[in-house]
This record gives sequence, C-alpha cells and structure tokens, in this order.
Amino acid sequence: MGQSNPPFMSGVPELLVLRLLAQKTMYGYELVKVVRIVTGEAIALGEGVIYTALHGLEKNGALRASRKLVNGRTRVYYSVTPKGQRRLDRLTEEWDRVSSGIRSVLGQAERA
Amino acid sequence: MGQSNPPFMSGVPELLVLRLLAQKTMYGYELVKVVRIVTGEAIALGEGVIYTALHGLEKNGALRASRKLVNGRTRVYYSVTPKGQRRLDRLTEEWDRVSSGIRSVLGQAERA
DNA sequence: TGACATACCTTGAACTGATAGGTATAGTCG
DNA sequence: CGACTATACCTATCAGTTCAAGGTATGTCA
Repeated sequence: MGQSNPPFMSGVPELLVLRLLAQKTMYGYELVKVVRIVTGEAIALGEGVIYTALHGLEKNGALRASRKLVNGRTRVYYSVTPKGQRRLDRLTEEWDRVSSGIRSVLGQAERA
Repeated sequence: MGQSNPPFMSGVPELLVLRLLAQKTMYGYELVKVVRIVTGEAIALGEGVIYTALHGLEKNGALRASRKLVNGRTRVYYSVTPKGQRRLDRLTEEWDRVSSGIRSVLGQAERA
C-alpha cells in the first residue's frame, strides 16, 4: 500500500526558506540546491515546493522579491521583511517546542 | 490573515503513539493524557487525532486491539505488532534525519 | 439532580508537501 | 550546427493529515 507521504515535513519548507533567506538574499533555484547541501542531503525540497513557499510568503508580506537579470536569465531574489523575521522567530520557537517534546518521548538526549 | 495550522505536526501522532505503545500497552483516552504529560504540555493531541491514528495503525496491522471492560466502561487496549515495531523504527530514523537536517540549518548544537 | 471525568467514535474543513508537468535561455560537446 | 544538460522560472492536481466540533454513554461526587 505504501503511503507516499513523507512525515515530519509540514512547515519545514517555510522554516528553512525563511531561515536561509534571513542569512542571505537568494533566488529560488539557488535555494533548492542550498537546502540540499546544507542539510547534507537529509532534506531535499523540489522546485515546486520552494517556489510555492516563496510565493506564499511574498503574498503574506514575509518576503520581498526583486527581479534581476543575470547572464540573460532572470533571477528573482528574495529577502526577509521585518514581518518575515517575526514569523521566523515564531516558527523557530514552535520547532523547538515540538522537537523537544518528541525528544522527551523518544527518550533521547537531554538538550544542551 | 493568520494561518491557524500548527506546523511540524505531520507524522508526529503516529510516531508518538507507536513509541508509547511499544513501551506499554495503553488505551486511547490514556494516550491523550500521557502524551500531554510526557511532553510537558509541549504537545497536546486531541482525542480525534489519537483515535484516528489508532484506527489507521490497526487497519495497517501495526497495532493489535483488545477490548476490556473496566468499571463498566469499555477500554480498547492497543499493543504494537512486529510490523508496527518495524514502522516505528523507520519513522524514528526518518525523524532523526529530518530533525538533524533542520538543526544544521538553524545552526544549533551539533549532535552529541 | 447536575456537573464532571471517563471513554469511545465520526465527519468535515483546511492546510500543505509531492509530483509532474510546462516554458525559456545559456553553455558544452561532438 | 545539433543535441543535451544546466540554469531558472512557474502552475495545477493529488493525496495525506491534523484539527475542531460534534455525538454517545457510564461512573462518581456533591
């Protein structure tokens, strides 16, 4: 039967995108590769996921987009707005809470 | 406009239920409370979520149910089957992979 | 009697990631 | 020059899941 739905992924694209863009302005295609590299292949987000997240966050005012032409190709660079930063903070807290809750059930390491 | 959907929750009920039941046979209503206590209120799953997960896992052969009558009330106790144990192992691995990937992006502590 | 905790269950809504398509340009190799 | 790959964007549909809210029923305690 195989359930074809990877668990533990909800909210993850949004968190990662916000976090990475908070450190450095980037464009979508770049993010796809950076996520894969930074996570050591642990997490690989498809273009569809990244672009969807990007558009949603922009619509919400969490990101600001600016198009640039590089080598004849159009790149859309995204940067985090103050609102986006707040959202990132909230999401990070949320992540800490949930992951520590899970850790306490799995019985793994205490936090540092 | 505020999205009212808690992130980072996909797959979590299934993981927690399997893990807790692997340690000790329990019934649904009990699980609801145990999850809340063990996670220190960090994670609170509603009855709807627990029962749905329980039924799904039983249908998949990951859990075995047995009804018992206690004080005039019916309790349905669940225990993990070998198949459920394998699923738990897989989910735990998955969790480790995803959470460590996220940690590497958030730039928090290295693993122990 | 009323209220609350126990204990089960189901349905509908909403969200979201994954997949799979589709467009277009630049560079590389034979 | 032609073919292929990498770059770079975008969208629509599918599927799976949590969540909220409702519903049933018994035991206990004031």
